[in-house]
Amino acid sequence: MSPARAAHYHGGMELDRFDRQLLNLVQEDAGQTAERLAEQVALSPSAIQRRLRRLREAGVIQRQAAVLDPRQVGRPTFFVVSLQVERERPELLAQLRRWLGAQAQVQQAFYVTGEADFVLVVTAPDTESFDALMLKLVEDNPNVRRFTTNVALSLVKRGLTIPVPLDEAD
Amino acid sequence: MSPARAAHYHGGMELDRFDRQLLNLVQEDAGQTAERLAEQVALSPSAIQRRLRRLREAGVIQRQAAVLDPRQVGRPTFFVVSLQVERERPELLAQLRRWLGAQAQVQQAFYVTGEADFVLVVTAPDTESFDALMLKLVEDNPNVRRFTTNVALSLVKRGLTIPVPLDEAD
DNA sequence: GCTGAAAGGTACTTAAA
DNA sequence: TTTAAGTACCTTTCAGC
Repeated sequence: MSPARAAHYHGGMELDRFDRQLLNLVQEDAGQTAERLAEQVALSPSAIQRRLRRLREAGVIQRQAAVLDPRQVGRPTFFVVSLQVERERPELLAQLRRWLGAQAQVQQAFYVTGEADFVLVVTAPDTESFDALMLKLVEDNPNVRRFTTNVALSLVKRGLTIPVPLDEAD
Repeated sequence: MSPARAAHYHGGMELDRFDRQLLNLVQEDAGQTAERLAEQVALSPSAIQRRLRRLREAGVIQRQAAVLDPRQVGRPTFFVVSLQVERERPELLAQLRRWLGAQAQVQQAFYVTGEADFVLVVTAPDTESFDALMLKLVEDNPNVRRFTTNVALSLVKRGLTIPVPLDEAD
């Protein structure tokens, strides 16, 4: 690989301006047709479809997911949990990561710097359900030292959108 | 509305077992065909499609979004920010919510109980970009008192999936 | 290489049973 | 709800840039 390419290398394919426009559009609405996308990107529908397929195959687009209204599925409450662990034993840390990954109620989990070691975003139908999950957390994972919970009173914003700059420079 | 219905009422349509199965499936993969969904839910493809359309129209499915690989779009870093504000002036609070909603780099924002008032999940290509955003935050919003940042060293899990129980009882 | 245009194939939608 | 006809979309091919 040439140095010029290496400078832009992120572990995947090169993205030109069209790809970047497409990525921004499909993050907001992955359901629209190639024809409608072609109206917003100066490209023909078939070119759009070819590029989207390439982006999927390269793993730039990992998947497309339906986003539900939390209230309409009886799960209106979100919790933000900060977790502190005993870090002396790496194998317990790996176990905790697997545990978090396996829990459907855990939407997101970040391993972070700072006072907390993990930050979680958790959904639950009510406080009891949440408490039960946290009890299971400490029971199943002996290296969890303590955690603090913030109950979300309202959702200001909720998404996974990553803004993709159109200029190649990041 | 009868009391029996009111007990299950979440502000939207009633969901039977088939709907709930479908919702769980399309949250993981919204791209699969009705035929493939029909293999997993004991229903014909046309029944599947009709139900999905109803769920979209009722707003249970808000949208479908492409999920990108953060590394491949040059935005590998996540930050979890806890925000404390002066709460005396409600109009400033509303302004802050609008500001957060308008920032593309802010993926998620929760208004929470506890020591922090807001918890944010922010993406940025690097620390400088993140710092610039935080500077803009305090400049544009005079009621921001202080904030603490946790840099995500790794992503354990990342999604918006809400597990939908198949039994009507939550 | 990548594009746009046309043919073909697949999946969704609609209407009837 | 299933089935079948009709429609819309995606995919492939090919010629040209």
